Order: sequence, then C-alpha cells, then structure tokens
Amino acid sequence: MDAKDTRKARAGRKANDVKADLIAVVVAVTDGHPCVLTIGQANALPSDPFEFDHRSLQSGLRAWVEQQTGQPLGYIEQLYTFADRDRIGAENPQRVISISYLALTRQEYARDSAKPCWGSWYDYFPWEDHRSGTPPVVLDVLRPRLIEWAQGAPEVEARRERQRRAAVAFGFDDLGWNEELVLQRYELLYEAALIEEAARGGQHAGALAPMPGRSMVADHRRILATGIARLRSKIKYRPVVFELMAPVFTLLQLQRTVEALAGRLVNKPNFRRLIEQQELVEETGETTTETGGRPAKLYRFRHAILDETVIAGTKLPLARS
Amino acid sequence: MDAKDTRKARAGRKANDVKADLIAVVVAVTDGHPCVLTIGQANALPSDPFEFDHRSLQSGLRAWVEQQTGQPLGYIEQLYTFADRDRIGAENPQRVISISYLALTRQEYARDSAKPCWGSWYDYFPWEDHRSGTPPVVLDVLRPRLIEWAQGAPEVEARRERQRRAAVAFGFDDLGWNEELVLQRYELLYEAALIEEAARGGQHAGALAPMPGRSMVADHRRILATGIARLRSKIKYRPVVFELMAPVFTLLQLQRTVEALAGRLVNKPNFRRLIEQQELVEETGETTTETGGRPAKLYRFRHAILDETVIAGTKLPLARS
DNA sequence: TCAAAAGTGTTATCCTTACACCCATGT
DNA sequence: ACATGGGTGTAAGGATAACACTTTTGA
Repeated sequence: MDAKDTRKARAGRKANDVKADLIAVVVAVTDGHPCVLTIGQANALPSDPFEFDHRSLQSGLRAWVEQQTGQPLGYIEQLYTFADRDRIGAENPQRVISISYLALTRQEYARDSAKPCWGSWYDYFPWEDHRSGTPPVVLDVLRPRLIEWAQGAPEVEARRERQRRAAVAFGFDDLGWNEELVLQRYELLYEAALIEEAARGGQHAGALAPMPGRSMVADHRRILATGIARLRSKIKYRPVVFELMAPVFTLLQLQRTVEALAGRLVNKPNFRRLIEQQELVEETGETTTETGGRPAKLYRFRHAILDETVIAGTKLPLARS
Repeated sequence: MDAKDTRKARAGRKANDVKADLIAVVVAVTDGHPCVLTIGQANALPSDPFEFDHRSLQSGLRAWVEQQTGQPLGYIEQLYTFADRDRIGAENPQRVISISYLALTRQEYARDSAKPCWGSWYDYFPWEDHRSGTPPVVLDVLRPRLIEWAQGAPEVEARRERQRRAAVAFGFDDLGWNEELVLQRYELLYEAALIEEAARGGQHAGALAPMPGRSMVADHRRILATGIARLRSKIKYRPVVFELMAPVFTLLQLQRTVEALAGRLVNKPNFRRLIEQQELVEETGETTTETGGRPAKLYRFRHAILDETVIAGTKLPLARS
C-alpha cells in the first residue's frame, strides 16, 4: 500500500528533468604554492556537462579532466552536490545540479598542455594563509568590516550572535585560528557582503570598496572553499598529501606541502616523528643537495601502507580490550 | 580563449537532461535498536523526484520527509550522489542521479502517522552488530564463503589480495574489527556475490544458498551502508548523537544509543568522563527510577556547546604555540 | 667562518586505557 | 541479602607539544 501510494504520487508529477554538471577542484602544490586548476581568466573551475557514457561519475571526471588538461589525476573524491546555489542574474531558467569533485595531481604533468591555468588558492582566499602569521587583510580589513557588519544588526541579540560567529570563524578574541573553517569564513563574508559574489545578486551594490580576494564565476569560489576545507581536514587522517608529491622527496618538502595546504606552519621535529612513526615513508638511500644546506635524505611513500593499515580512527572508549 | 573553447565544446553536445532523485536515510534509535525509515515492504528507502521549488536541497528533503512521514528531521547532511549505480534489469533507459541524505530524528515523533515503517538496520546488515561479540554469521557463513571466493581467483597474487581485503574488512587473522568499514564490507560481499543484490545483474545466479541480511530495492542497501558508515564515523567527532535522544536522558541511555550506532560496546566509566569533560551535557537536577537499580541522574544536551566550541580537530604538530 | 638546512634528543603534560571499587534502589 | 544499574577513583602507558641542540653542506 505504502509503496503503491508513493509510486502514484511520483507518476502524477511532471517530468522534472534537469541538467547536471561535473565541477572539479583540481589541486597541485608547487614550491609552496597550493594551486588550483582554472579555466577562462582563471575565474572559473573546470566543468563539463554530465554524460552517462562513463561507467561512473569518477571515471567520467577523470577522463575529461585528463583529456582536457593533460593532467593524470591521482586521488579523486566527491565533494558535494549543489542545486540550491544562488543563481547569477536572478531568474535563470536553467536548472542545473552541480556535482563537485576534489582531485589531487602534480603540476609538472601539465607542461605539455597550454590550456590549464594554475592559480594559488590564496589569490582567491588571501585571509586563509597564516604561514607568516595572521595576514594583514584579516586584521586591517576584515575585522573592522565584520565588526561594522555585526553592529548593523537590528537587535542586541543578533549583534552578539554575529560578533561571536565572526570571532569563532576568524579566531578573534584569542580564540585560536582554525584552518578548517574555510567554508564558514567564506559564507560569513558572503553574508556580510564583503566579497564580490555577494554584491552580484543585486542585494545591495554597496560602496565600491575593494573586496578582498579574487572572485570567481557563479558559485565556484564557494566550491573551491569546500574543497580546501575538505583537503585541510583530510590530510590529518589520510595519507593523501603524497598524491601531491614527486615520487621521491625530502621530509622538508613534504612538510612544506602540508604547510601550504594547511596555511600554517608545523613543528619540524614533531612532524618528522609523526611521519616516521606512522611508517608512511621509507628512505630511498639517496640524498639530494639541491635543497641547499646539508644534503637531505630522500624518501618515497610506502604504498603498502594503504593496504596494511586502515587507520584506527577510534575515539570511543571501547570495552574489554 | 580557453573559456570560449570550453563553451563551444559544451554547446556542441546534445542536451543531456537527466532525472534527479532525493533519497533519504532517516535514522532513529529506539531502546537499543538503530532504526531506518523505509517504505514499501521495508525494502526501499524513501525517495522523491527532485523539485526545484525549494530553496535548497536540504529544505526540499526536510519538507517532503516531514510531510510524508510526520517526522520532524533534526540533523540533515548530504551523503553522496550516485549516478553510476548498477542498473537493475540491465539496460534501463532511465537516467537517474540519486542525491542521498542522512537525517537523524526520534522515532516517537512517528506515532501519528501510519505510513512510516521502521526497521533495525542490523536486519539489513546482520554482520555489523558486534555488541555481543562477533556475530555467528561472520564466522560461520561469511568467513568460509569469503575464503572460498578468495581461492576462486585465477592467480596466486589475486588470491592473496582477496584474502587480505577480506581480513582487513572483517578483522580476520587478529586484525581488529573496525566498525567504520561498513561500505567496504558491503562492497566486498557484493563482489563475492554473497548478497542478493549481486545476483540480480544476471552476473551469475549461483547456488540458491541463503544470502545473509535483508536486501533492498536497487542500490538502496548500498546507500544505507554509506549512511551507517558516515554516522559511525561522525559520532566520534561531532555531537550528533543528541539528535537521536529525548530532550532529557540518562548517561547510560546515551551510551546505549552510541553502542547501537557503533555496533559495539563502550567502557562505561571512560564514556562518562569523555562526555562530561567535553561539557556536552548538563544535569537537569532530576533523577529517574525507571531504569531499574539506583536512580539515575537526568541530563540534557548543552546546545550552547554548538556555538562555543568548534572542535579543534588538530592532528598536525603546529609550530610556535 | 657563517648561513642554511638537516636531523636528533629530552622533558613535561595531557589524554586514553584498563581496571577496581563503592552507592542507591527494588524485590 | 542480592541483583541491577549508577557512579567514582586511580595508576600505567602512550601520544603530543615545546624546546634545545648537533651535523653537514655551500658560499
């Protein structure tokens, strides 16, 4: 009965066909710069209409990105499916679902293709790079404007609420900086109309004050923020950084890559211990002098670890051993 | 130039419209049973064709689930978007993208509606409940059949590989049980043709040996597995359990709920410390004798914690304090 | 000789784990 | 009294954080 009702209800509806897009956040790290693959004037993520020809979404994505850009993609994971994005230009009649993916690769592969265009993701999110301490834009630009925004709320309660959200997201008032809150920060700035995309809806053009960070087409910057957040979170519990490394690397290079992604510095001795005790890498026996200073041992990723260990991930106090 | 090329390429393609479905994994826990909302003969997850009327996917989902089942949904999160599912009945001409969601609620809300049909998720995944130790089905049924399957590989290397995968997924050979590997286990059993869904493709009907676990329509069981895995992972770093609890509860009730989800027992004293030191709950001052034994203190969830703390989540050895 | 990078120890502190034990109620 | 569940304490072990220090190269 239940099933029959449901089917009838469905059949009664109009055929609600939609368009589906694949959107890719393709990331590489080159000497300290976390880069994202873009098209156009570096203001759009690569995207392609969804085809059913491929066996799966992932393989479809892999195929077209590799074909289009010459990038062999290593790691791929689904990010999020957007359908409720704020349409640019008001009533856009096109109904589009965007299925977004995060992919990791190495920029060197790109040299043969002229098309791809890499940009540091901190061009789009200048407030996210805390490797040299809190960047000026946070304290000099964002903080005052966010405070202003908070004061603009009609009620006392709402003012406090806004202030608190800003403080948590950006680590004001001695709350610490949390590098994973990329999306929350972006959405806060959007809500406060401090970034260009927010002004597009005609919501309010506002003063022509310069907006921090390079903007992107449609909601692509939001998708990029989602990707960065996911990656910053993921590197902490899965060995995905190695997808971004050359086959052979020094521990400091590895560290610099992690720092580029996280947007903050890590402690060298402790980082090395962490890596080594997890047995993620093994020495090649070679060294390199190209890094300057004392020659550095070269390592390679132990692919075997992917088979051996499924990282425990326990955080519950399990019973009886 | 790049952008123009891309647009041209797009325009050249045929209009590739698709159908989109929302599929919900709605979970509640009632006295030790983790339950999932189903329709039909309890062999399908609730689903609905995607409409663009709603502001967002989430609000759309919330609306129709609440309307259809009388369930007010607390927490909602997107699970995954499937488009590459193995079509039932070979060449199904319908092109469907399924956007799946995980939602948490409380079963009590359901009493007014006759429609919803709750089933313990361990009916569908009997091998996932380790609260009373390793369930017999694992050792008596799955293990021998998986070994058989592993031996069936043509090459030595492939045999070892299969054996290792089975061991990791199910914790054979003194590798421990990892409750989060729900999806891997399902997919392994699928590959080994040990569950009903695998036989549907006509791949091979095989012997009519009884398949463990109740099957579901299409790939719904796979979606459910994805939801369980996500939830088992999530309860460890986000206070989502409380969405499944009554407004007021005892710590043991909370523990039993966690155990129901995780499918394993946790250590009581340590669990309590964990909860209390994170300041997730506060005493109501009341006690209850309904649990038997000594009266238990009643607690409520401190909703304020959601604002205050953004759980650190650091696992990198950050530099200079 | 000095700068720059590589690499090693050492300690204090916190968190997790694994126990053992006592308390309050109903039957 | 005793079964049942509620609740507390403690000590060992491991991981993390913070810091100081030595080594090896090129300029």
